[in-house]
Amino acid sequence: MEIFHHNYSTASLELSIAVPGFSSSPSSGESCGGAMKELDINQVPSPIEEEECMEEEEEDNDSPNNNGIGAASAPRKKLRLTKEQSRLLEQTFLQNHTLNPKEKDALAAELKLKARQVEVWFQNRRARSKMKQTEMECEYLKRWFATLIEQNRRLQKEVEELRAMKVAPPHCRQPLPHTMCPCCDRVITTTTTLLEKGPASGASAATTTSTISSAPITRPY
DNA sequence: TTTTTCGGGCAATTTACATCA
DNA sequence: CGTGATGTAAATTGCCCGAAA
Repeated sequence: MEIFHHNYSTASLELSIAVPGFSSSPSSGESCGGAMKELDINQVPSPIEEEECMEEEEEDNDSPNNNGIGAASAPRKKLRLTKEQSRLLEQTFLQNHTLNPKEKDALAAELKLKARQVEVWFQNRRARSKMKQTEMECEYLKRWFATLIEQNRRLQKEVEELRAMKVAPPHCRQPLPHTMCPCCDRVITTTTTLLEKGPASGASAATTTSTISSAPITRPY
């Protein structure tokens, strides 16, 4: 079920059914900075600039018993990206959601990181992006559901009114408000028609038909 | 044409760290 | 100030798929 496969470079949202009950927590991941201090614990505790510390750390990463990816035996220490590294990664991600090996190596060299670390960052970034998109779709479907509930309530009310009137003349028939189809972004025009089946069955003869117009409507996000 | 190998992507998970009550 | 709960993001694991040999 890989709905989003290889579509990260497109700006449009592919509508898929999000998992219901997906509680969205305020994610600071998209900003890649958030409220967290940019305090790099991999750096030596000194008032040196971040970049200088990262260079020092990079030297560590190249040593056999380092803290980087693939380090053996030694308890793994977590890399903390500097603001500048995060900024450049984010900027690159916005241009392209995947990197080919050349681009990856070049970016890694520029950031003084390992190619694997750049690769992992992009994987996690894609995952965060997808999660955010799923949350947005979930919110959209919730709103869509609410409009359907409301429309259903109106229709029920109208049915009751029609039943009370028995049969309404054609000029009394009013077009109902339309809603949007979540699948194709088109307006669903709902009209109510009375089937004249005779005096006895008139009370239960109201049917509703829906047609989808060709006018696309933009999503609420 | 079929099989094998390899590289890359993804989902799920773990882990390290920061923050807050 | 120390501590546990919680959130975030880096990193790991294992699986799948497509391309090349």
